[in-house]
Amino acid sequence: MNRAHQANRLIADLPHASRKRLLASCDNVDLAFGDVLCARGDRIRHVYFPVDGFISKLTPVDGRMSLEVGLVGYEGMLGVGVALGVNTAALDALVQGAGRSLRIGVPKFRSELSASPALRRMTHRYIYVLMAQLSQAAACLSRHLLDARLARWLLMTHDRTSSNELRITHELLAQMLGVRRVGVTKAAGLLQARKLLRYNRGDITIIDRAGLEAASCGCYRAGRDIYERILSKEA
Amino acid sequence: MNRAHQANRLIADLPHASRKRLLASCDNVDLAFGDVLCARGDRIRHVYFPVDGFISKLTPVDGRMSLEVGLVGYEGMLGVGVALGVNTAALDALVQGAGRSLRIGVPKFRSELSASPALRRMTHRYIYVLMAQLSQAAACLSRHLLDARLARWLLMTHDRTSSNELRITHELLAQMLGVRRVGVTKAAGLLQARKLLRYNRGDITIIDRAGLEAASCGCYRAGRDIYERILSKEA
DNA sequence: CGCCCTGTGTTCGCTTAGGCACAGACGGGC
DNA sequence: GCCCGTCTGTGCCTAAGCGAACACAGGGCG
Repeated sequence: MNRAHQANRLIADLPHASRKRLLASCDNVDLAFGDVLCARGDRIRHVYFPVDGFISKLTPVDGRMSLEVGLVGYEGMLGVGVALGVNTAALDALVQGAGRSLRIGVPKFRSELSASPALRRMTHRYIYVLMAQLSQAAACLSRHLLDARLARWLLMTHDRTSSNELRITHELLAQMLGVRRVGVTKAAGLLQARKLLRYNRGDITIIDRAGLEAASCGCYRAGRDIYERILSKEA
Repeated sequence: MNRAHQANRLIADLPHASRKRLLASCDNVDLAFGDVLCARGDRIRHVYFPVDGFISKLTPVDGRMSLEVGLVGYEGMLGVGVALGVNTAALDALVQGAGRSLRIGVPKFRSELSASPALRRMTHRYIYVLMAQLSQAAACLSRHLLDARLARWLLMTHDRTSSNELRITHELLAQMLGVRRVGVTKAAGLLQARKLLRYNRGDITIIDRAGLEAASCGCYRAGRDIYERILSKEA
């Protein structure tokens, strides 16, 4: 999983003809860290299939602060609303990891959907996975301790990058996890003390991935499992 | 909203022909309090369109306890996975309010879906709403205080019943909300002291609905709003 | 070189809620 | 009327996390 991603997995798993058609309609774009691809309520203009960038899906809480409820990388897509007939974004989408992405305009994506049963099937199954992961996230956010959630976040992010180094400050992590920076500092210090990672001014290096998995809550594995079960090529 | 519900709203909003076809394929069933319609991982056998019963969707947390992440009444349906091509339940479904429901077998529902663009459209839009509500629930569960969440739960339940009286004990509420019974007792005592409701051994009477709305977190209104925006007949 | 900005570490008091134990209170069955 | 099970209220302690404030460290840049 920790290779340099060369393609979006959802697209890669399409049958040849559908894939070719879809790719022909896609542009290559670069996602820059901090880009806001859309804000809640915006009209969706493009559907994204990240390759080696990744995107946080955030929901505002009480107007002000925001909280991450999903992460989209090479394994997913952004803009599923379009496939459900709703062109309005339900969440804010913020680029967390710079990198490449495929992108397709909404009308083209719609016509690809009509043309390709395989694409419809894939998109539908991905939506199912998203719903399962959202439920999981709800439980995780409310019941699991910060250390475990931090470990989970790092693992999910690690899965979506090609390196063991993540560039992210405690402050930003705190926003993602919906806690104070101090809380992150404490939790991160704990993980570092257990020799699972090392960090230095916004530079986090994962040392012991297996250890992190053990320290994270079951939600990490559960999320991966459901994805594989529903979306693996053979399913 | 507090009338005796005579029909499922999703079905009622279908155009005549689609509605008629769908209803012809549906059975009427009675949901009894405590029925488990399906457990996570089960094969889905029927899709439900409640009329005046309602159903909790629960996700297990760490194997043991469970936590409510959704509520389905006359305004919704249970079993959307089928429309996404996945016949496996993602959540536990538990009858919280006894009452009538329409029900349709999976193969029939699939063929209705193929036959009726209006049904597809409605189902897709409902799925979009569910995703938005799940995100909301995630934020709500992790950031809002128990009083507000309790108020929200009561309001949501009230919307789905035809009476001002709910039969539910603190113990059961605690399971839904994912907290201890004592916490519910305290929060409920607070709401009662503010003259928003009255309760007596498992019998909760809502006195001041507007007051409850004020006491609840914004998630209640947000959930209603997104439903109306996406699913109202005119949209 | 010294300054400032960013990122990190620490402290203090406070609130929410969990764990546990137990005390009252109501109501149905006998 | 009495018993007993269910439902509700209370008290005590602990843990996680918030808010605010402050201290320190490194690095870029004047």
